[in-house]
Amino acid sequence: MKSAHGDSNAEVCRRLREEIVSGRFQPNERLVEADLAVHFRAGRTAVRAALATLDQEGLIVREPNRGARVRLISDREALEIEQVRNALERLLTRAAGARATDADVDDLRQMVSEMDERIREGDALGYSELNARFHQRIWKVADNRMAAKMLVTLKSQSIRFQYRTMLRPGRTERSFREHQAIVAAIASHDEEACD
Amino acid sequence: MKSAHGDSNAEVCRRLREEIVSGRFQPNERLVEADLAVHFRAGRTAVRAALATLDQEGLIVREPNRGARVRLISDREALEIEQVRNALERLLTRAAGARATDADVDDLRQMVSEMDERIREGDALGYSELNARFHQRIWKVADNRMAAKMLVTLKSQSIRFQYRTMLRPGRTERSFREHQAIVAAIASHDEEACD
DNA sequence: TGACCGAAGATTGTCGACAATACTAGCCAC
DNA sequence: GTGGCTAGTATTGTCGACAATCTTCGGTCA
Repeated sequence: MKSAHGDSNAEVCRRLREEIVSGRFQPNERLVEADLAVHFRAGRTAVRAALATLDQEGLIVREPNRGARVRLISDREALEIEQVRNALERLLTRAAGARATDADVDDLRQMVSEMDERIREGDALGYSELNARFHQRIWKVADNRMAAKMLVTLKSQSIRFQYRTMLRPGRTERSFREHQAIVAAIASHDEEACD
Repeated sequence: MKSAHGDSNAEVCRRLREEIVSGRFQPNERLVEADLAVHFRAGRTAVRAALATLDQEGLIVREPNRGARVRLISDREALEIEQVRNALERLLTRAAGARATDADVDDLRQMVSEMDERIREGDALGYSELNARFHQRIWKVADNRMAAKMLVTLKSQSIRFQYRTMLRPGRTERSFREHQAIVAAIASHDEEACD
């Protein structure tokens, strides 16, 4: 039994990622291995492995002999990420359309109407939770793990920009209409899909 | 001066990736850290870092305390990869269509006709080299580094399957027509693009 | 015979120490 | 005062050793 540390490696990686994505580490802030080691109560080896992983995920930047910093994503990169994300979402929507059963479509419709309710009640938290489940359901139906995994990575990279778009007026209404369009596209089993 | 090792880390990673992609390591073959260390004349630390990188790239699989093996890509995964690759290529073709100058289009046309020549001469090597340059040119015009990087990774994952499709009869002719269609789509600056 | 158990060997995971490199501050010549 | 040099500090990169874990092989017992 060793629940005390479990898999120290993955654990440190997860926690560090979470703190970066949630904004507890500012962009361009230096990430000193020794400091992180004491912060996470882990060895420098584990921290180092986590940094390597997060580097490949694009959350941080590492320069040889100069350490790691949390990556500052430029507007241009954010746009690129958004385009890729969009392309993959379309792919998954098309795939879901080709494979969805009537029950799947019913569930999705149900979710959309529930999301509408949440919006009217002003329950933003419940809405975003449902939104996540909605997309995960589509991913499950589409059944393309590669694309789903890539989307998760992309999402973590662009999360800071989502605050901007999230707060934009009319965002929720537009989002609602988009969701309806997605479900319609899937239900029609056709090759059309908006974002 | 230290050209002897340069950056041992990235170097080992490149070499190991090359040997996996080129098939010198069979699928499912165990990759023992100590053996690789002597093979590449590098420390186990560097090998370990390289394995972590290649794991995230999807070229190998690592099980805790059980080492790394070169990943066997199932037919299903190959299909998923192909779908994602296709979606990203479409994205880049669309982007290239929106940004391409007349000179770009001329160059691409030139490349296609040269590729046609190579095929007729039976110069498969020259053809595939031109093919690579053709796609890189499109990527450069499309100017989406994120998507381009992802495509490189995907390509290295699916390279072994390309042998199959490469040898399929009629492959080159179909490929030629596809390339013509791509250039036509880019030239028309329109939203249509085949693979 | 065949399943179960334990010791030995092989391999990975982690730690501490040291080397290599980048950054900082202070000194000196001009 | 300023530019450049040097010593000192901070941080990363690498190595070797050891612990933890898995695998294999041989023996024991029903």
